[in-house]
Amino acid sequence: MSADLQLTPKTKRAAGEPCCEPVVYPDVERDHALRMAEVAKALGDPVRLQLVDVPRKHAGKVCVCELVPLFDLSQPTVSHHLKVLRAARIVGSERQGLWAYYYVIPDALAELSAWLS
Amino acid sequence: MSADLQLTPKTKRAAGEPCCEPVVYPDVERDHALRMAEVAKALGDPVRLQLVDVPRKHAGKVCVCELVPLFDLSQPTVSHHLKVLRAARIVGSERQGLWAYYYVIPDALAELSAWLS
DNA sequence: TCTATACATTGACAAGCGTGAGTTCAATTG
DNA sequence: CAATTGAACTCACGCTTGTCAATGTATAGA
Repeated sequence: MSADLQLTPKTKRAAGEPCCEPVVYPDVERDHALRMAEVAKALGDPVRLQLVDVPRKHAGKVCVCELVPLFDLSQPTVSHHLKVLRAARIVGSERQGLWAYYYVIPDALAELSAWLS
Repeated sequence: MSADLQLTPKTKRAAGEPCCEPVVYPDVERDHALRMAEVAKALGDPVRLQLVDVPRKHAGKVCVCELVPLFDLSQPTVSHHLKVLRAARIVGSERQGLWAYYYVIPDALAELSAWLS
């Protein structure tokens, strides 16, 4: 899958020559990296990470009004973070009358999780 | 560990009363969330994710000069991304003469990985 | 119908991020 | 020593992000 790297001591390149044999990077990885980085970026905020953690722990749908008091943040700010998570397709939402319920999309974290382990 | 959520239909709160029973969020989670978000944030860029991927795949140290040609970026920019990864304590570096070798710090991704799975 | 409530959106602002150009520093090589 | 090279740093530039206040929208309940 990946080329073997020469980790032997290097020598200064002769003028015009590349310093090292560049590692060939498979294009497949780029698409994966794009998607995984998208997920990681959305999780790259403590608030959003916890916003995902709650419905994950409860394995179900959680009302926004239950999420807001968990943080020392205004309701619009929490709503904004939820929107970011929705845009990254990590959570989904479902409206029931006045209330909005959020849930973690199954397998949304699977790819990143697999790469990390 | 976590309180049971009332997912039964809600009613509008009476004036002055909270809408929902706020979920108690353990303080322990906050420290974890901070650290995991720090790691996720650093991985939240396709370039950095691949910068971590290469030494991970090769299970060893990789020279910067081998990393730069993988991306359509200037050397200083790649160096900047590596600095971000260093600041997040995901990678470490080691200088050998002219060349700098980067490696993934063992267990740096373990906590996030465990939470994701 | 009318008001209060739950949630989303908009607008604004400071702070942070990604990038390149240019520069600095250390070390190899002649 | 002098020239060259790999890598990091500094600075500056737009773009993005996190936050709140204010506003919008739809619905529950009286």
